[in-house]
Amino acid sequence: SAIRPPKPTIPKTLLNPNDESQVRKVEGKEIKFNNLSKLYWPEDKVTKRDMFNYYYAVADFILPYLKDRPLSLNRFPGGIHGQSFYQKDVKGKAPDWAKTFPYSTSDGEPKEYLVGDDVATLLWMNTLGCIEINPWFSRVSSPDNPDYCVIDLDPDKHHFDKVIEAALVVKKVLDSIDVPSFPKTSGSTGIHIYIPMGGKYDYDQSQLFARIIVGIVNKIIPKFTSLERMISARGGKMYLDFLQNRPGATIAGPYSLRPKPGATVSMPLEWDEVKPGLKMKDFTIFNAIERLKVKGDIFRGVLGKGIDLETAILKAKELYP
DNA sequence: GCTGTCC
DNA sequence: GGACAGCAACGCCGT
DNA sequence: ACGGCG
Ligand SMILES: [Mn+2]
Ligand SMILES: [Mn+2]
Repeated sequence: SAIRPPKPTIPKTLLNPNDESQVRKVEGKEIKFNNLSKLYWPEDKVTKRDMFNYYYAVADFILPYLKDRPLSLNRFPGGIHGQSFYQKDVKGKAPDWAKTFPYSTSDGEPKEYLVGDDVATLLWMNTLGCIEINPWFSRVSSPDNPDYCVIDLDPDKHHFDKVIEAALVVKKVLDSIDVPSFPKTSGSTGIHIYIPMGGKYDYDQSQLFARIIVGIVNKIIPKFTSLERMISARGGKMYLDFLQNRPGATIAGPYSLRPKPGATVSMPLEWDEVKPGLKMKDFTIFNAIERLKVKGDIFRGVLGKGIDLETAILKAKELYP
Protein backbone atom coordinates (compact mmCIF):
# COMPACT_ATOMS: atom_id res chain seq x y z
CA SER A 1 0.00 0.00 0.00
CA ALA A 2 1.03 3.59 -0.47
CA ILE A 3 3.15 5.19 2.21
CA ARG A 4 1.07 7.73 4.08
CA PRO A 5 1.96 9.95 7.00
CA PRO A 6 1.36 8.29 10.38
CA LYS A 7 -1.98 9.06 11.92
CA PRO A 8 -1.67 11.70 14.62
CA THR A 9 -1.57 10.22 18.07
CA ILE A 10 -1.93 11.71 21.54
CA PRO A 11 0.93 10.76 23.89
CA LYS A 12 0.90 10.49 27.66
CA THR A 13 1.71 13.64 29.59
CA LEU A 14 5.28 14.88 29.44
CA LEU A 15 5.60 16.33 32.93
CA ASN A 16 4.89 14.81 36.33
CA PRO A 17 2.32 16.70 38.42
CA ASN A 18 4.62 17.45 41.36
CA ASP A 19 8.08 18.84 40.65
CA GLU A 20 8.32 22.59 40.13
CA SER A 21 11.31 22.23 37.84
CA GLN A 22 11.88 19.35 35.48
CA VAL A 23 14.34 18.59 32.71
CA ARG A 24 13.25 16.38 29.83
CA LYS A 25 14.87 15.12 26.68
CA VAL A 26 12.35 15.59 23.90
CA GLU A 27 13.34 13.67 20.79
CA GLY A 28 16.92 13.87 22.04
CA LYS A 29 16.79 17.59 22.76
CA GLU A 30 17.09 18.76 26.35
CA ILE A 31 14.57 21.28 27.62
CA LYS A 32 14.28 22.80 31.10
CA PHE A 33 10.82 23.43 32.48
CA ASN A 34 10.56 25.85 35.43
CA ASN A 35 7.88 27.38 37.70
CA LEU A 36 5.47 24.67 36.62
CA SER A 37 2.77 25.47 39.17
CA LYS A 38 2.59 29.13 38.21
CA LEU A 39 -1.02 29.98 37.47
CA TYR A 40 -1.02 31.22 33.90
CA TRP A 41 -4.83 31.41 33.81
CA PRO A 42 -5.62 32.10 37.48
CA GLU A 43 -9.43 32.25 37.14
CA ASP A 44 -9.38 28.83 35.53
CA LYS A 45 -6.68 27.40 37.80
CA VAL A 46 -4.66 26.46 34.74
CA THR A 47 -0.91 26.28 35.28
CA LYS A 48 2.14 26.57 33.10
CA ARG A 49 2.49 22.76 33.54
CA ASP A 50 -1.00 22.34 32.06
CA MET A 51 0.06 24.45 29.09
CA PHE A 52 3.09 22.24 28.36
CA ASN A 53 1.04 19.08 28.73
CA TYR A 54 -1.55 20.48 26.31
CA TYR A 55 0.95 21.35 23.59
CA TYR A 56 2.77 18.06 24.06
CA ALA A 57 -0.52 16.20 23.66
CA VAL A 58 -1.66 18.05 20.53
CA ALA A 59 1.78 18.37 18.91
CA ASP A 60 0.99 15.91 16.12
CA PHE A 61 -2.00 18.03 15.15
CA ILE A 62 -0.38 21.47 15.45
CA LEU A 63 3.04 20.84 13.95
CA PRO A 64 1.96 20.74 10.28
CA TYR A 65 0.82 24.35 10.73
CA LEU A 66 4.17 25.38 12.26
CA LYS A 67 6.71 23.40 10.28
CA ASP A 68 9.08 25.62 8.31
CA ARG A 69 7.20 28.80 9.28
CA PRO A 70 8.87 31.76 10.96
CA LEU A 71 7.21 32.39 14.33
CA SER A 72 6.37 35.70 15.98
CA LEU A 73 6.73 35.18 19.71
CA ASN A 74 4.04 36.77 21.86
CA ARG A 75 5.34 36.24 25.38
CA PHE A 76 3.38 36.20 28.64
CA PRO A 77 5.97 35.23 31.26
CA GLY A 78 3.72 36.38 34.08
CA GLY A 79 0.60 34.60 32.85
CA ILE A 80 -2.34 36.04 30.94
CA HIS A 81 -2.68 39.12 33.16
CA GLY A 82 1.02 39.92 33.37
CA GLN A 83 3.10 42.22 31.22
CA SER A 84 3.40 40.75 27.75
CA PHE A 85 5.64 41.61 24.81
CA TYR A 86 6.46 40.50 21.30
CA GLN A 87 9.75 39.05 20.24
CA LYS A 88 10.84 38.23 16.71
CA ASP A 89 14.60 38.10 16.94
CA VAL A 90 16.04 34.99 18.65
CA LYS A 91 19.55 35.34 17.21
CA GLY A 92 22.02 33.89 19.70
CA LYS A 93 19.23 32.89 22.09
CA ALA A 94 17.64 29.79 20.59
CA PRO A 95 19.18 26.37 21.33
CA ASP A 96 21.69 25.20 18.72
CA TRP A 97 19.28 22.53 17.50
CA ALA A 98 16.53 25.07 16.75
CA LYS A 99 16.02 26.29 13.17
CA THR A 100 16.05 30.00 12.41
CA PHE A 101 15.33 32.26 9.47
CA PRO A 102 17.55 35.29 8.84
CA TYR A 103 15.97 38.66 8.21
CA SER A 104 16.82 42.29 8.64
CA THR A 105 14.74 45.29 9.60
CA SER A 106 14.74 48.66 7.87
CA ASP A 107 17.82 49.66 9.88
CA GLY A 108 19.78 46.76 8.38
CA GLU A 109 20.46 44.86 11.61
CA PRO A 110 20.87 41.12 10.94
CA LYS A 111 18.31 39.14 12.95
CA GLU A 112 16.76 35.68 13.05
CA TYR A 113 13.22 34.38 13.47
CA LEU A 114 12.60 31.10 15.25
CA VAL A 115 11.22 28.59 12.74
CA GLY A 116 8.62 25.97 13.59
CA ASP A 117 9.86 22.43 13.22
CA ASP A 118 9.32 19.71 15.82
CA VAL A 119 7.83 19.19 19.27
CA ALA A 120 11.06 20.27 20.96
CA THR A 121 10.99 23.62 19.19
CA LEU A 122 7.32 24.05 20.10
CA LEU A 123 7.95 23.33 23.77
CA TRP A 124 11.06 25.50 23.91
CA MET A 125 9.00 28.38 22.56
CA ASN A 126 6.42 27.65 25.27
CA THR A 127 9.12 27.86 27.96
CA LEU A 128 9.58 31.52 27.02
CA GLY A 129 6.01 32.18 28.09
CA CYS A 130 4.58 31.85 24.60
CA ILE A 131 1.02 30.82 25.32
CA GLU A 132 -0.19 31.38 21.79
CA ILE A 133 1.39 30.42 18.50
CA ASN A 134 1.75 32.95 15.69
CA PRO A 135 3.11 31.41 12.50
CA TRP A 136 3.66 33.10 9.15
CA PHE A 137 1.23 32.24 6.35
CA SER A 138 4.24 31.19 4.20
CA ARG A 139 7.20 28.85 4.72
CA VAL A 140 10.93 29.59 4.61
CA SER A 141 11.31 27.71 1.31
CA SER A 142 9.06 30.28 -0.35
CA PRO A 143 8.63 33.15 2.12
CA ASP A 144 6.78 35.46 -0.29
CA ASN A 145 4.09 32.92 -1.18
CA PRO A 146 1.42 32.22 1.43
CA ASP A 147 -0.15 28.78 1.72
CA TYR A 148 -3.45 30.38 2.62
CA CYS A 149 -5.39 33.61 2.57
CA VAL A 150 -7.16 34.69 5.77
CA ILE A 151 -10.37 36.64 6.31
CA ASP A 152 -10.23 37.81 9.90
CA LEU A 153 -13.52 38.89 11.49
CA ASP A 154 -12.88 41.36 14.31
CA PRO A 155 -16.17 42.15 16.07
CA ASP A 156 -15.12 44.94 18.43
CA LYS A 157 -18.23 45.36 20.60
CA HIS A 158 -20.49 43.16 18.53
CA HIS A 159 -21.93 39.98 20.00
CA PHE A 160 -20.41 36.70 18.79
CA ASP A 161 -23.73 35.91 17.10
CA LYS A 162 -23.01 38.75 14.66
CA VAL A 163 -19.59 37.25 13.92
CA ILE A 164 -21.37 34.01 13.08
CA GLU A 165 -23.75 35.91 10.82
CA ALA A 166 -20.86 37.60 9.00
CA ALA A 167 -18.91 34.33 8.72
CA LEU A 168 -21.90 32.69 7.05
CA VAL A 169 -22.07 35.53 4.52
CA VAL A 170 -18.37 35.04 3.76
CA LYS A 171 -19.04 31.32 3.32
CA LYS A 172 -21.98 31.99 1.00
CA VAL A 173 -19.93 34.34 -1.19
CA LEU A 174 -17.00 31.91 -1.38
CA ASP A 175 -19.30 28.98 -2.13
CA SER A 176 -20.90 30.94 -4.94
CA ILE A 177 -17.55 31.28 -6.70
CA ASP A 178 -16.53 27.68 -5.92
CA VAL A 179 -13.79 28.64 -3.46
CA PRO A 180 -13.23 26.30 -0.49
CA SER A 181 -12.96 27.82 2.98
CA PHE A 182 -12.14 26.63 6.49
CA PRO A 183 -13.37 28.41 9.63
CA LYS A 184 -12.01 28.40 13.16
CA THR A 185 -12.72 30.32 16.31
CA SER A 186 -9.97 32.79 17.12
CA GLY A 187 -10.18 31.91 20.81
CA SER A 188 -10.47 35.61 21.56
CA THR A 189 -13.50 37.38 20.08
CA GLY A 190 -13.66 36.62 16.36
CA ILE A 191 -13.59 33.97 13.66
CA HIS A 192 -10.82 33.25 11.15
CA ILE A 193 -11.67 31.95 7.70
CA TYR A 194 -8.81 30.37 5.73
CA ILE A 195 -8.70 29.86 1.96
CA PRO A 196 -6.00 27.54 0.55
CA MET A 197 -3.63 29.31 -1.87
CA GLY A 198 -1.07 26.55 -2.33
CA GLY A 199 1.87 28.95 -2.37
CA LYS A 200 1.03 29.84 -5.97
CA TYR A 201 0.62 33.58 -5.44
CA ASP A 202 2.27 36.33 -3.46
CA TYR A 203 0.98 38.27 -0.47
CA ASP A 204 -0.23 41.18 -2.61
CA GLN A 205 -2.36 38.86 -4.71
CA SER A 206 -3.69 37.08 -1.63
CA GLN A 207 -4.57 40.38 0.02
CA LEU A 208 -6.25 41.63 -3.16
CA PHE A 209 -8.40 38.50 -3.23
CA ALA A 210 -9.35 38.96 0.43
CA ARG A 211 -10.19 42.60 -0.36
CA ILE A 212 -12.50 41.54 -3.18
CA ILE A 213 -14.31 39.07 -0.93
CA VAL A 214 -14.75 41.42 2.02
CA GLY A 215 -15.85 44.14 -0.40
CA ILE A 216 -18.69 41.90 -1.57
CA VAL A 217 -19.54 40.86 2.00
CA ASN A 218 -19.59 44.48 3.14
CA LYS A 219 -22.02 45.35 0.32
CA ILE A 220 -24.34 42.58 1.56
CA ILE A 221 -24.16 43.49 5.25
CA PRO A 222 -23.12 47.17 5.37
CA LYS A 223 -25.15 47.87 8.49
CA PHE A 224 -22.74 46.15 10.86
CA THR A 225 -19.47 45.59 8.97
CA SER A 226 -16.64 47.90 7.98
CA LEU A 227 -13.46 47.81 5.91
CA GLU A 228 -11.90 50.84 7.61
CA ARG A 229 -8.49 50.37 9.16
CA MET A 230 -8.96 53.29 11.53
CA ILE A 231 -11.12 52.25 14.47
CA SER A 232 -12.59 55.75 14.69
CA ALA A 233 -13.84 55.43 11.10
CA ARG A 234 -15.60 52.11 11.75
CA GLY A 235 -18.44 53.55 13.75
CA GLY A 236 -18.50 50.55 16.07
CA LYS A 237 -18.93 48.11 13.20
CA MET A 238 -17.22 44.75 12.85
CA TYR A 239 -13.89 44.96 11.01
CA LEU A 240 -13.52 42.64 8.02
CA ASP A 241 -9.73 42.45 8.29
CA PHE A 242 -8.13 41.61 4.96
CA LEU A 243 -4.85 43.50 5.62
CA GLN A 244 -3.45 40.65 7.69
CA ASN A 245 -2.50 39.05 4.37
CA ARG A 246 0.94 40.63 4.19
CA PRO A 247 4.51 39.46 4.74
CA GLY A 248 5.43 38.99 8.39
CA ALA A 249 1.90 39.40 9.73
CA THR A 250 0.40 36.64 11.84
CA ILE A 251 -2.71 35.50 13.67
CA ALA A 252 -2.99 32.77 16.30
CA GLY A 253 -2.83 29.44 14.48
CA PRO A 254 -5.14 26.42 14.66
CA TYR A 255 -5.24 24.64 18.05
CA SER A 256 -3.31 27.52 19.64
CA LEU A 257 -4.15 28.33 23.24
CA ARG A 258 -5.04 31.97 23.85
CA PRO A 259 -4.01 34.16 26.78
CA LYS A 260 -7.63 34.86 27.63
CA PRO A 261 -9.84 33.95 30.59
CA GLY A 262 -11.32 30.52 30.00
CA ALA A 263 -8.07 29.16 28.51
CA THR A 264 -9.70 29.17 25.10
CA VAL A 265 -8.36 27.46 22.01
CA SER A 266 -8.46 28.63 18.40
CA MET A 267 -10.53 25.69 17.21
CA PRO A 268 -11.16 24.58 13.63
CA LEU A 269 -14.85 24.08 12.93
CA GLU A 270 -17.07 22.31 10.46
CA TRP A 271 -19.13 24.86 8.61
CA ASP A 272 -22.32 23.26 9.94
CA GLU A 273 -21.13 24.11 13.45
CA VAL A 274 -21.02 27.81 12.57
CA LYS A 275 -24.55 28.69 13.59
CA PRO A 276 -26.35 30.56 16.36
CA GLY A 277 -25.55 29.02 19.71
CA LEU A 278 -21.86 28.56 18.98
CA LYS A 279 -19.80 30.17 21.73
CA MET A 280 -16.12 31.09 21.95
CA LYS A 281 -15.81 29.26 25.25
CA ASP A 282 -17.09 26.03 23.71
CA PHE A 283 -13.43 25.20 23.01
CA THR A 284 -10.84 25.32 25.76
CA ILE A 285 -7.79 23.54 27.13
CA PHE A 286 -10.24 21.36 29.05
CA ASN A 287 -11.99 19.79 26.06
CA ALA A 288 -9.84 20.38 22.96
CA ILE A 289 -7.93 17.10 23.22
CA GLU A 290 -11.12 15.06 23.50
CA ARG A 291 -12.51 16.83 20.43
CA LEU A 292 -9.34 16.10 18.48
CA LYS A 293 -9.59 12.42 19.40
CA VAL A 294 -13.12 12.34 18.02
CA LYS A 295 -12.86 14.55 14.95
CA GLY A 296 -9.19 14.41 14.04
CA ASP A 297 -7.68 17.37 12.21
CA ILE A 298 -10.44 18.91 10.11
CA PHE A 299 -8.29 21.86 8.98
CA ARG A 300 -5.72 20.13 6.76
CA GLY A 301 -7.41 21.25 3.55
CA VAL A 302 -5.92 24.65 4.30
CA LEU A 303 -2.49 23.27 3.44
CA GLY A 304 -3.71 21.46 0.34
CA LYS A 305 -4.12 22.40 -3.28
CA GLY A 306 -4.70 26.12 -3.67
CA ILE A 307 -7.47 27.82 -5.55
CA ASP A 308 -7.13 29.19 -9.08
CA LEU A 309 -7.16 32.90 -8.45
CA GLU A 310 -7.90 33.98 -12.03
CA THR A 311 -10.95 31.73 -12.20
CA ALA A 312 -12.18 32.79 -8.77
CA ILE A 313 -11.85 36.51 -9.49
CA LEU A 314 -13.55 36.09 -12.85
CA LYS A 315 -16.51 34.35 -11.24
CA ALA A 316 -16.69 37.03 -8.58
CA LYS A 317 -16.77 39.80 -11.20
CA GLU A 318 -19.48 37.92 -13.03
CA LEU A 319 -21.72 37.34 -10.01
CA TYR A 320 -21.06 40.61 -8.17
CA PRO A 321 -20.55 43.25 -10.86
C1' DG B 1 11.66 34.02 31.31
C1' DC B 2 16.52 33.84 30.75
C1' DT B 3 21.21 35.32 31.17
C1' DG B 4 24.89 37.49 33.23
C1' DT B 5 26.89 39.98 37.22
C1' DC B 6 27.93 40.77 41.82
C1' DC B 7 27.93 39.67 46.61
C1' DG C 1 22.19 30.59 46.15
C1' DG C 2 19.81 35.07 45.80
C1' DA C 3 19.13 39.73 44.22
C1' DC C 4 19.54 42.52 40.79
C1' DA C 5 19.45 44.64 35.83
C1' DG C 6 18.78 44.27 31.08
C1' DC C 7 16.38 42.63 27.54
C1' DA C 8 12.58 40.93 24.59
C1' DA C 9 8.38 43.71 17.19
C1' DC C 10 7.52 45.91 12.99
C1' DG C 11 5.97 48.29 8.85
C1' DC C 12 2.36 50.88 6.85
C1' DC C 13 -0.09 54.90 6.49
C1' DG C 14 -3.02 58.97 8.01
C1' DT C 15 -2.29 63.24 10.17
C1' DA D 1 8.00 63.06 12.79
C1' DC D 2 4.55 60.71 15.32
C1' DG D 3 0.92 57.57 16.56
C1' DG D 4 -2.69 54.00 15.56
C1' DC D 5 -3.17 49.58 14.10
C1' DG D 6 -3.04 44.31 14.34
MN1 LIG E 1 -8.83 38.83 14.64
MN1 LIG F 1 -7.42 41.46 12.73
